Amino acid sequence: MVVNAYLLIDNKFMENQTYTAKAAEILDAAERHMRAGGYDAVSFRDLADEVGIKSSSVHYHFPQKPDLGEAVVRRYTDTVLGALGAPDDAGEDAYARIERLCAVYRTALSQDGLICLCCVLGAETRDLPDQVASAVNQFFERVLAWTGTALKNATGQGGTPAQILASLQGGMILAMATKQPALFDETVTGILERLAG
Amino acid sequence: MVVNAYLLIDNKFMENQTYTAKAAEILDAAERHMRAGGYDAVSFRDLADEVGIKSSSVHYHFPQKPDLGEAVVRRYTDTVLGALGAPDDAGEDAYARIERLCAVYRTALSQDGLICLCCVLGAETRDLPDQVASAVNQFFERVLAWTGTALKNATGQGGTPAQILASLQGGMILAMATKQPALFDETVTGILERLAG
DNA sequence: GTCTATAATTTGATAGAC
DNA sequence: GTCTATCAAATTATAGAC
Repeated sequence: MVVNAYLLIDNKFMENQTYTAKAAEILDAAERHMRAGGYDAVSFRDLADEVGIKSSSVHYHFPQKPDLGEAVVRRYTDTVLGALGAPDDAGEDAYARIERLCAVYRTALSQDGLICLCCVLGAETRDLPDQVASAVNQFFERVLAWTGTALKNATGQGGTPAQILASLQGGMILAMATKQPALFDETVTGILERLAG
Repeated sequence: MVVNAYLLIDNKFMENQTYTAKAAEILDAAERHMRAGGYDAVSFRDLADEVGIKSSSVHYHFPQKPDLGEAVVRRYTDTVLGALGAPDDAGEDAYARIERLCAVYRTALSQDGLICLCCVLGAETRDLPDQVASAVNQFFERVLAWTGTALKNATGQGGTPAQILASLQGGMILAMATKQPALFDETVTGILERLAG
């Protein structure tokens, strides 16, 4: 079985990498572990057990660990940007768009109980294989670009894309580390209040 | 050689854990690795090599890895709170205090090229040994409390302690992951602008 | 406090059969 | 695509000598 997905990004269609069902299962498990404990929290044997194959078979799908890491980050990036949708829809104002950005992050936190993948990996960027660090970098560049476009013609003093994204990422860490999800909501409230002006 | 340190916290003197010079060296190396790549980026052998002893000798100073992790976090917490100083000095206003908070974070980033320890560990809280996760939690509780006190009688709409801390933590991740230190400065600018009103 | 020696486990990775 | 078998390396940890 093959899963295909298309996402509209930067005014052109980008075809997602196509994965077999088993490869997608592996990516799911790997993403879960990475979002919980970082890049080193993923082991081929654990993944193999979770998806019901042997670790050598995981190497068939993803030859080296950096390949797996990069694939997880790229798929995650496409998923997030897909969930964000168009940043320049005519029928929306900046407030509605940023509200959606916050909601996407909020959902990830409350639904999975896990924080943003690139928040975890971004924090350990210095020790990541170049392949993976580069993919994480691209995640942020793309989400920053999305936010920049979304803010066009914003009325209030909403802040810059970096300021908004930083609040979201930091809010997640605070919520996770203190076990107080309300602290994330508090940062979202701040973002939206400033945007409303 | 023995290093002693006293810090004024929560209106009472708290004596720092006392470490021999070698134990302090180990903690230095461990902190560096953790801030670069997280808890798993620390290995007893690497630490031993760096401080010029054998890995079994590291176990003499810190029996188990969680003991080492907890010690690193506690010492880091005391250092940061020591650098922050009193949050209720009469001769200062809220702006000056929060400016100092931002400067402490900024210095860590530019001086060591490493982000906040509890930013990295906080992101992987879910997979940390309880001992370590608890120490990280206490770091945030204490810095949040410091910020709350520092903001007393603030004039502008500076935001809550959680909003300010989230911006700082997230700004660090953004700066590190995109290799653009300016993005951290941008978040600091936002924090201080809002505080100035 | 530091060492040697070693155990026990985990991990990333490969060769080759089916 | 998945398996068995295996390897080399790394890791946490302990026992006991100096």
